[in-house]
Amino acid sequence: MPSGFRFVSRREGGKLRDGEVRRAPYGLEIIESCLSCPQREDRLFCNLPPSAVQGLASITSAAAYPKGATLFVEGQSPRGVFILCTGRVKLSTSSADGRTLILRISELGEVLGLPATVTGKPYELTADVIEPAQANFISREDFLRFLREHGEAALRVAQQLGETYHSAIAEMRTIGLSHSAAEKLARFLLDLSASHDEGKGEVRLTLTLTHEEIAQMIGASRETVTRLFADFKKKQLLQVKGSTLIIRNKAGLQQLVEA
Amino acid sequence: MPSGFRFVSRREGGKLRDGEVRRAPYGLEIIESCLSCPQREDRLFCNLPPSAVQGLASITSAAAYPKGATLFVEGQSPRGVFILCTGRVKLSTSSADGRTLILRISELGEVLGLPATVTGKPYELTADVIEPAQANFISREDFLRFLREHGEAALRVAQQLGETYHSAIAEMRTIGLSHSAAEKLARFLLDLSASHDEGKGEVRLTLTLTHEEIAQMIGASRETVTRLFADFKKKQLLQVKGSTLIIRNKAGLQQLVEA
DNA sequence: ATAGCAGCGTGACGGCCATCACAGCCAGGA
DNA sequence: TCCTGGCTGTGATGGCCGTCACGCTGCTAT
Repeated sequence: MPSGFRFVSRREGGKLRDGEVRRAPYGLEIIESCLSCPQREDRLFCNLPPSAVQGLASITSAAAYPKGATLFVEGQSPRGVFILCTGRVKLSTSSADGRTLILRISELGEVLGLPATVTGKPYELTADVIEPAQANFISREDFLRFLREHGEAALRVAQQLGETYHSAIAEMRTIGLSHSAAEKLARFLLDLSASHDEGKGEVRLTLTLTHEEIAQMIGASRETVTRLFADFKKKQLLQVKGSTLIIRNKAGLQQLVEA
Repeated sequence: MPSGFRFVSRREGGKLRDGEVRRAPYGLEIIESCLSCPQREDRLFCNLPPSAVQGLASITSAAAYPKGATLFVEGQSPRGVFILCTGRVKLSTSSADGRTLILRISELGEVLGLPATVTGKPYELTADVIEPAQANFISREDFLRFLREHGEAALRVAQQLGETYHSAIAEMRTIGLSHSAAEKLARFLLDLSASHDEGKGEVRLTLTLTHEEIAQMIGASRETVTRLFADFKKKQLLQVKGSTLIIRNKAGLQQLVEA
């Protein structure tokens, strides 16, 4: 059961910061940069026949969202999907008493609201913008019609859903299969370092999440995360400089997970 | 990382019990009863054009699996999907140290292995038969070809995936958003009673899971589950007769969750 | 019968971690 | 400039629950 409804228009919410310009909605330049992406074949709508891409463009509307804006709220009936062009969006669910569980942080190219839009069930998560974002919106009716007309796109959608499911399972594993909070944090950091892949035994990554948010991702309290970071630093496992995190001893973290 | 691989043929594993007869594989009678299901419109392949159903039947092979058999193991590369006709299958993931997390118990009509088969990534879960099952198998290549040829089926698949995702999120909520084990168990029981829906303030349902399995579903220890059941009985919240569970005070459970 | 096993019930103990409380710290705004 | 608010660091405390250990039941197989 959703923890209470807030109505959020996608034109409202959050404040613009100095120097930020809200792009005109319904502009085509964003659509272009987001729908045609030859560099990444696994993106949702790439390598579709030109006619399909054209069809997509005609039902897509672009908009910009400032930090703090909310794309949709868990429990709302699905209005459609958002294709994220720039920025980052936090996907979370929360309980009646205010506890929050963050499922993932969406990055460039992901399609938000897909499961709810396809099934017709309410959005199961809340999508909050944490870094100024541009996104293409497609209404549910348009989107479903498009999928019915373009079977190959439906298959792509199925694949994307499968991957989303996959990452949800991964998240479940870190939360559900750990004995200790230390193990959860280690798992979390290793997952991060896997995506920001590299070589040797040292990984650099920029961590723009607060301790509170990390806590909500691994199902722990904010203080515990703070203490664990201190602990990991003391054990030479990692190092923090501003928002840059350096994993010094990846094997050490892995040991924590397997212990 | 999977917890080690066991190779499991779908013809092996488990023992037949007295009076059990293993059906001939590749029989058509099972397919019939499972693919054509006018009573439930939301099943995966119902209400498809006859040509599509025919195509499905031609690539489907049926088989029976005894209790204890394993359909697939987490980490295996996907061979295809299993459409469950009868019986029940446990979907779980486990960690290197032997801890197990059960995600769901699949019932009649569900399609197992769908996300992995569609995406091509390894099975993310292990599927164990806990009640003698009959299932139709479709190999990955056949299945993908079928989806490419039948766009409307691909859309159905997307919907099913969306629902699977939905229930995964629900599971995450019960595990991740609870303060106490009591809350988790209450959430679990309420979810159960929601599916076995009814009227007034009393729900009857048959619970064929062991305390151990329930523990693995809610992320707790077996002893804690035992103690909590005793506790709930003492508080007049529920009542157990053999494998029948009666929820006496649904509101009381909901209070536990919202506390 | 009887052994063996799977599942349940229960006590004792101890550690982890959520919670509360408060203190610095930094950035941004009045 | 100071103040305010969000973020981080840290101590004290207490309770929940995981773990170990053991006994009990009932069922099956030999």
